[in-house]
Amino acid sequence: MPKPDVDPTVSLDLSVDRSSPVPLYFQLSQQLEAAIEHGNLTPGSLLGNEIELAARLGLSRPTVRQAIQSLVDKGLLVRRRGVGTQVVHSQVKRPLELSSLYDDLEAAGQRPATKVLVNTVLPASAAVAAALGVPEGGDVHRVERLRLAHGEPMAYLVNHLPTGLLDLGTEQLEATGLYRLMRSAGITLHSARQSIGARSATAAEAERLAEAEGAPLLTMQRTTFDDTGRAVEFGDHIYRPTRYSFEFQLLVRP
Amino acid sequence: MPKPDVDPTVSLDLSVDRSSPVPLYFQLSQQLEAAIEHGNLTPGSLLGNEIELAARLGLSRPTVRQAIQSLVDKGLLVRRRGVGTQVVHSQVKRPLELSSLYDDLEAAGQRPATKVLVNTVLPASAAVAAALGVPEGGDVHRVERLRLAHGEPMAYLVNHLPTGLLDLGTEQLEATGLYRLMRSAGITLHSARQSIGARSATAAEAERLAEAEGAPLLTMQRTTFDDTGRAVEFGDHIYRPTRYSFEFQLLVRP
DNA sequence: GTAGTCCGATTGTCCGGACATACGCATTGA
DNA sequence: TCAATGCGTATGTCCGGACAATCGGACTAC
Repeated sequence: MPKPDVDPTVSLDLSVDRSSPVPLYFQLSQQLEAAIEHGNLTPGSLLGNEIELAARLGLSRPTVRQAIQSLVDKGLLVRRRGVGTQVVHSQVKRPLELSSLYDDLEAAGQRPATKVLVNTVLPASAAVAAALGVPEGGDVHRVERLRLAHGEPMAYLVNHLPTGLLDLGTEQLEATGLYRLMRSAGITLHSARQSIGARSATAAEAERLAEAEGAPLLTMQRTTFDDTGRAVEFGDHIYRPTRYSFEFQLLVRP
Repeated sequence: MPKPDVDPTVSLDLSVDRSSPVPLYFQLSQQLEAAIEHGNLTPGSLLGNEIELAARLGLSRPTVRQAIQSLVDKGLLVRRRGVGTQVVHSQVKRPLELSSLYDDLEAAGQRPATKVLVNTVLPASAAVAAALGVPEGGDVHRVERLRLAHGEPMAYLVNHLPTGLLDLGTEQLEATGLYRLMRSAGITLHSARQSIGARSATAAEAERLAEAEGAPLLTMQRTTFDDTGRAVEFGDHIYRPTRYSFEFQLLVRP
């Protein structure tokens, strides 16, 4: 007598298209992720063993494992040797990516706007030169922007970039975020070093952000590197804490 | 005539111990990571192809790939199809893990101290109940701690935990961090949801942290989940921004 | 001289199998 | 009654091979 079927993936209508250029493991991981997202795979449920899943889909076990592993890395699944793979009791949304404020606001349904206050080239100060790894006094771009949401000022952004990487049109800067511009210029972002702190607003800062002098501000400094290790951007940002806070999810790596 | 040898890994004295219980791919990735750390593999240098490396070590290509992949995930290496694998021009230290303030301070050479102000069990407020996923009014632990470094107050930490997970001895809380206690109680931390902001200090907060009333404070709220998805901790922390800021590195996931 | 094409090199994907290891549970033993 | 043992099951590790996709440079054609 066959044991009762409790594998939730059998009722999931999983399938792969071998003629597609999309890798098989990726097709599978996307379908599993969608099933988790839509509640077809309920949190806590066991996934049924890899061997059988591979056989049912006509895939090899390494391919199935690769699909599952990618979801484990995303924090959606947990594997236990001798037990099985089960869906994490979610709460997981997105595990913190290198996001631009512009994209964040847009995704949140706030309509972001940007006002470019300064867009020029000038000699690098000592701090900027050190952060970007360029000679002090050498030319760098300097961009100062005011970011608004629903017409209200939300952040004041100062960025320095090495020259020669991309053209910074003021119109483009007002239409989208800096990261999107860099990506479309062929720069592949790799990592960033961030520092988040707080301090009181100076008189000038207070006026720009429509806050009172001495009001608490949220500060963020960030240096971004591309995959060759070059620093491609150094940002010094201040945010109004009543309007913005940093929200993110992070995973414990085992 | 053989082509000139430019593979930097040949002079690296890599070797694996097949009698060790440590997985082969892990042995290899650790040796490569150490070589990068010590400068024996210079940033930007190409790694020589996987096939040859596998042959030289007496390993299969999948095993070598697994080792390399783990370092790619850490941000230390970059792969390019048709080109090779090269060492990232570093700056990478650690890609943001779920760290406790206590461990951070200890690692930074500051000698952390903890003063437990409150350690009790009480009915959950609505906010705490919602964060922990327990019924409102049910029992929860409440811990209030003052964290000091070099005798100076640095942060004020309020934590709520479900009852029944672990015993919270005041002595233990003063000797180490909360996360270390949870891990040693057999709880496997999985993910956390964080929110970082800023606001002005109330009179009571100012006194506890030796700041002026209205001084800017850095705030962090965090809910931590174990691998079954249960919320195991809810923290509401305030930091003195003149003494502490959040520093971390993050990777762009491709 | 310039643009397009071909080709070698290298990683990306996938397969089918083998054995090791750890967990949970039932059985056995004191 | 309770602890120790054994067993089934699932994931973890590893192998050797095969073909595809892409990059960069050399070569060729215009």
